[in-house]
Amino acid sequence: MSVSATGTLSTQSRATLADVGRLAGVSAKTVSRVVLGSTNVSDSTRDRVMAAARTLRFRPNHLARNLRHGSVTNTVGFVIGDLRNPFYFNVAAGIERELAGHGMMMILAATDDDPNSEARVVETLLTQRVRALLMVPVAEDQSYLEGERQLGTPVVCIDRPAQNLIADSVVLENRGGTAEAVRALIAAGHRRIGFVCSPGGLFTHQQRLAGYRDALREVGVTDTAQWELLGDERNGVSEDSVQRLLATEGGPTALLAGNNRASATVIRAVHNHFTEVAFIGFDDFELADASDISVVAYDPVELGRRAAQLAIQRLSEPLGLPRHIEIPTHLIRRGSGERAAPGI
Amino acid sequence: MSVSATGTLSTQSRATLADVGRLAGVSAKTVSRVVLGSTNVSDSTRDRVMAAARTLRFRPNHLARNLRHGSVTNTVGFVIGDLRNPFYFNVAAGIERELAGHGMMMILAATDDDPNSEARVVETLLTQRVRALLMVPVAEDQSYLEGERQLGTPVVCIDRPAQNLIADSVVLENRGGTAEAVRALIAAGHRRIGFVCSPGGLFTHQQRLAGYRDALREVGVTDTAQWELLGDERNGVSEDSVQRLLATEGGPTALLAGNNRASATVIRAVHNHFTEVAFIGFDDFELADASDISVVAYDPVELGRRAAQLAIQRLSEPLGLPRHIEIPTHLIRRGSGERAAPGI
DNA sequence: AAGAAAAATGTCAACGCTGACATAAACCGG
DNA sequence: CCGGTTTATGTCAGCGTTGACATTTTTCTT
Repeated sequence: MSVSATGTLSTQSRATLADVGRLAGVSAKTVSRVVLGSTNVSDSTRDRVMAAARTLRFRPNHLARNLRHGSVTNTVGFVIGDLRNPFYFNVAAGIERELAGHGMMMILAATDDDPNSEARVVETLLTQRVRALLMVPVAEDQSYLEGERQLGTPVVCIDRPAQNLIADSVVLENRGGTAEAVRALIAAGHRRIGFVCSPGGLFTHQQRLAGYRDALREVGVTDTAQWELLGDERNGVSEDSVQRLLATEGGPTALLAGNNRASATVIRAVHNHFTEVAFIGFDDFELADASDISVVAYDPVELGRRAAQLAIQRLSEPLGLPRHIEIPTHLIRRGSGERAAPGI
Repeated sequence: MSVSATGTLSTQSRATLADVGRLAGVSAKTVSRVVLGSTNVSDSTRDRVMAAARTLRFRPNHLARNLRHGSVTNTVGFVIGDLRNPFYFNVAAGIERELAGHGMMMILAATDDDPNSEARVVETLLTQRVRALLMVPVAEDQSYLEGERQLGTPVVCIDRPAQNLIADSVVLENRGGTAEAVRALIAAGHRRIGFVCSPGGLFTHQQRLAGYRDALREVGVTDTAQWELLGDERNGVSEDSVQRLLATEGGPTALLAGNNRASATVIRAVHNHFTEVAFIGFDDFELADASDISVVAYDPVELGRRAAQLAIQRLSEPLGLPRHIEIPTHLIRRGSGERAAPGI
């Protein structure tokens, strides 16, 4: 082990292949062979080298190794909007799982849902030479990744598709999910059904809204605008506005929330004001089962896993048409969505 | 830009400083100067270089840069037990935030709460040359990190202290937190107070149990064992056992949960069996406010942030006594913990 | 036991980058 | 317009590793 530049021994530097070789009386290359598990090393040499490596606490330097091998790492970048959203971290859990099975690791980076910071964050990841890029797009354009894609870096978009970029994607069965929920409310006798959605990605928002309208149209209800409570880009929907909607003459007898933020708002509005209304949320949440809340659920971990799988497949097969996976949703009936409409 | 080894143009390789220099008619070193923002470059050269870099989509190779600079990266490893536990993820969010402010990134690795995989996961991170290591220890011994610490890699333990290793740590105010909760239950007239805790780290478990006993001892209640429901290493506490405890002659009139898993079990037990009992949980959760559940809460994001701060401080000041930070907890009164004891 | 094949080990260069140092070009006062 | 200073640019080596290739040592063959 070499001595630090200052000449003191207080801070020692890390052992290299050469250091180990020196101690074991062999060349760095032979140590490399031992570390890599080559068979062309005599047993006695191997033993000596391994002993020396242990003594010096040798740890191979992946930076150097990766540089030597064309600067491909075994890390994958995951660009997330808001880290505190439980949806994303379950996705991250799935990604981590899948990657770990392939000996890869995940670098997490957050954009804080700021479209302007997306490119910068992605750039930082790319200078780290991540092997693939998984992302929840927040900007309105991902064309800046086109060059990178051509260089062979798989890009997989999560929850919403990429815009102006050919990329694989994994999204939820948004439209079918809300449609199923609305049909359940219809089956419970409701016709005046409200849709509450805080913004959370234009794409999911629109898809879910479309599913809601689909199902109501099936029973001849087309003028749904009066029951739609859609938050704008910046702010979510307030408890008050939910209250007002419910109190309106001819207001909804049932509510469907378009995402977990909207669910929380509705639940609080209903709870804090002792209102009784049929309700189905989108996104399952902790302890939902203990609250009788019916939800449109799906497996976020599976979503992450599939995304990671797509990326890994792309590594070995960089060309080919983009794949789009839809993760199924299903309605979990816990009571709140089964309350019959008044007068039934 | 150079052509790939196969001689085809279909897969092009990444541009290097030399490639950019060739196009701009300068040396690689001058390109490097431009990229690093050196002032000693003439304006005309800078313009030409930047144009060339843009043309070739040049992106500096951090692997090479870091290798050159002694193999120190700007990534920090975070070793987590179970990624799906929202507690950890909020911590991760805090870490990410703090690191981003210092231009660093986080690599997430999970041990799946398996003590045997901890060292392996840590090892993998270290070969990546992470700048610092943040971890939720799950193994019973972290002495294997001693050598790394001496090499100057900051190690910060989260939620529980390291064992057999001198390392900084950030933990919760566990003992004081449960004590405060129990005192609140006592104030509501309870004396027979139960403690339910699924295992979740020996350390936190014991600290919280101690706080519970502390507070009861203050009012002369010492024989608490009959009301303690402690899950073993492997399995949590079941709803049934909570039910049985409550149904016991002389059983508790109030319950305190020792962590979020135990909270969930108690909430389900109480909910599913229509039992009325005063209850306080440890760890806040989504929509707890909409459920009237009183909890001992704290700021997990802050916990992560402080941990990252510690690591960053250690980088510039590697020696010195280890620091131990305790994140305060506070009781949030929402109703469930304020129910008076029967007969009051 | 000599020659050939196989096994073990070594030498060297390069991956992309940037400090240390060297050189070249521009500028400046007298 | 010369020595000297500043500014701009270039050369080189080396970070730690490992392929390609070379060399040495051992083993096998006849």
